[in-house]
Amino acid sequence: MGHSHSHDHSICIETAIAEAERLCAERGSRFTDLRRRILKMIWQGHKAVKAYDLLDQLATEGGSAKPPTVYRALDFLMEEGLVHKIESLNAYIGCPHPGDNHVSQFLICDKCETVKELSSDELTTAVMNAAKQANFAIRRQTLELHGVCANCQRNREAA
Amino acid sequence: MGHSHSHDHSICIETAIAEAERLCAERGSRFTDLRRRILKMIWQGHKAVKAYDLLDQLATEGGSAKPPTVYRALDFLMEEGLVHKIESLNAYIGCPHPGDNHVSQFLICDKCETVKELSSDELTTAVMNAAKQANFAIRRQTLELHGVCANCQRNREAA
DNA sequence: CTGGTAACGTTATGCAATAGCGTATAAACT
DNA sequence: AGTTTATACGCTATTGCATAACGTTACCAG
Repeated sequence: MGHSHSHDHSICIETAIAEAERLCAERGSRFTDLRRRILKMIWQGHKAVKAYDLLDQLATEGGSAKPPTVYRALDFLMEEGLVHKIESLNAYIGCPHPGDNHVSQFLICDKCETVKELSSDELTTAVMNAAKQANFAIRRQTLELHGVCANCQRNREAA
Repeated sequence: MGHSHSHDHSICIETAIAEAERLCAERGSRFTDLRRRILKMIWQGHKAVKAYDLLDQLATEGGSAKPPTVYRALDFLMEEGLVHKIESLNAYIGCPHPGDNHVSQFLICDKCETVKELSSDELTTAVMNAAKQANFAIRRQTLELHGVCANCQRNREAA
């Protein structure tokens, strides 16, 4: 039922928080309580989370957060490479391997909404070659592949 | 000296409109005056155009268009493959070769804002391979490369 | 000319993101 | 300790992007 990989997700969360802690300490960035809470919320699952959902969650937890609060935290987390923005969804996803210098490429299942971060050397190379051929100096790339993941293809009851 | 390729852009516009005319006729789709005007506006240059800029332009031309008017026209143009949306900019660009079945890959210059549509077989193949490897069935891809185009690199006076 | 369908207009609203400014707090220096 | 400085966070408000819901017009088919 419900979720696919069936793994102990609490480990994902813990790892992500621990890594964030470590990296921020290393860089002298301040991993405040708000930022930690928001990163945790984003890691509640492997789906991309919307800014206003974070707002609602914060509201539930008692506080009275306004949009700028959330967006500032997201900006911080993105600068530190701890989360990525999925442009085609206006939503945010935790980065599973922050610290590594890497580009962001995503497989986004339109059925279960799971977002998986890729690292395909072939794909990265192809991007670089395409840019090189046009003498184009890449600074940032948005590579988001939408479709149906392996799990949802198997469980095709849910049309 | 603003623009780069220095080409007779009126030809681009005319070609785009003519192609649109032809395709819609072929398909029995109605290429109305509004849709034509909006497609023309989008083709005013090789930059991506924002929905509300189109609104403003329509207002200037006398009419009193509201957002849905513009978005419906954009939806139509996208369905017909005449324009593409650049997700990372929330903006729209004319397709230089509608009719061809093709995926959309873009080089977006962050200096002059020119958007160039790519068709790199190597890149397309790499995308397909990456998906295949994950047993992922692609339906749609967003591939947007931001950086500095060849022209802007040459004219680096403008930091 | 009547009925249907698609296009367009109008009003209103919801979600996404930023502006601008004030306050609190932590670190860094005397 | 006390002062300075930088950063984080909060608030009010506004702008930008997009769609819902419904009414009206234009056009085509019978």
